[in-house]
Amino acid sequence: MDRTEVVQRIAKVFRQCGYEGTTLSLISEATGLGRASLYHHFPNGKQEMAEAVLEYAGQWFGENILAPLQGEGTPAGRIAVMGAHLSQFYDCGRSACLLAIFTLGESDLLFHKRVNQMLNAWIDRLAAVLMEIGIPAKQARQRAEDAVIQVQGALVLVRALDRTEPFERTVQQLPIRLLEPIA
Amino acid sequence: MDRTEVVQRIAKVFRQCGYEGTTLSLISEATGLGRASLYHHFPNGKQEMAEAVLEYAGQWFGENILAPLQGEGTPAGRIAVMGAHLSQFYDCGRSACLLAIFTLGESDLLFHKRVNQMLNAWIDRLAAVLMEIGIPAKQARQRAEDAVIQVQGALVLVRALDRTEPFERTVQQLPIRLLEPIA
DNA sequence: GTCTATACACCGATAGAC
DNA sequence: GTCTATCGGTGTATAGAC
Repeated sequence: MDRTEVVQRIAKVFRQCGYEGTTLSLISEATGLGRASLYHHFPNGKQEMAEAVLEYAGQWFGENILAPLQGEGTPAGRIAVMGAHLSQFYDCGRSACLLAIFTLGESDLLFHKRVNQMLNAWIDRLAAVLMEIGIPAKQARQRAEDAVIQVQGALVLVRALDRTEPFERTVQQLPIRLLEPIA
Repeated sequence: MDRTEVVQRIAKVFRQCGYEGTTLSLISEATGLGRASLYHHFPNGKQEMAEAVLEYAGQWFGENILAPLQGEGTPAGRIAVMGAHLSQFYDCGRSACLLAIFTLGESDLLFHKRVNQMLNAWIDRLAAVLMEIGIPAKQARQRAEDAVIQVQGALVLVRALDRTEPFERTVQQLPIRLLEPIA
């Protein structure tokens, strides 16, 4: 089991339990690694594990969300690709978003800046796509924020209602809502 | 300081730190009550405090959100009243929602059913308003879910970006988005 | 790298005096 | 009701053998 697999398993725990709810015992169980092994791989302990998870998420995000958005294809197509990747990453909405989770408690103090930058990068890139098709900067920014709002809100709703439809519907409607003609 | 004031202060801690991140030390500090006093008022400890907070939130919610929605006035007016109360309750988006927080970790196991019911009650009531003005049941339900999604997502964005505008804009547009003619 | 053992702080919770 | 004192358990983190 390589480091990527370990980090993915740790990420799963953080996403289920939040930062404070995640204990080394849970991580040990999820990875099959003993405490000492965990400290061998992450000398700075829990905080470094969370940082590794955030870095992994950031990398995934760059490759599967940001890159497709600035890649080739029509704007609608690029946004649809983003949606497909989101749906996979968040398991149709069943898995929480680290960025939302880490805005709470101690983790907010530790990772606020990083979370802020990652969300802003997403919004900026989305807005850039909208400006490509002639939407003024200010409205593009608002629509991009709305899209991220809808994704984040849908994640909350899915977990609370035990139904994935709200997330699937939200993702499916992203291209329409983002690209509809300005009123 | 009466019980309501105590519960409100405890709620503030839970909303900032989440369930697992909230410790009796933090609660003691926030309320000015010692550990023993806290256990006098809440014999079942932390879990009972969280239950009291949820019950308080449910009561506030019934009076300030659900009641206005089924009260008098135009649908647009009632939704606007809801928005004003939301904005107050969530401090323009700066304070997290307990229902979103309690979908994580141990608190999800403890409170899932309650959270589920409270969110569903909100959605049901919103949908009822939309059906009043002739929107078909299925679409009314979807729009109601969308509204809750937008509120929850905006709360995440405000905390992550340190800007209240996304929440304020979201709340302001709720009446328009909910009541716009069906396409 | 992984193991066992352990240090030390803090957790939630309780007991008993007042 | 609130205080002090304290319990058992678990948290994170470390040391040292292998």
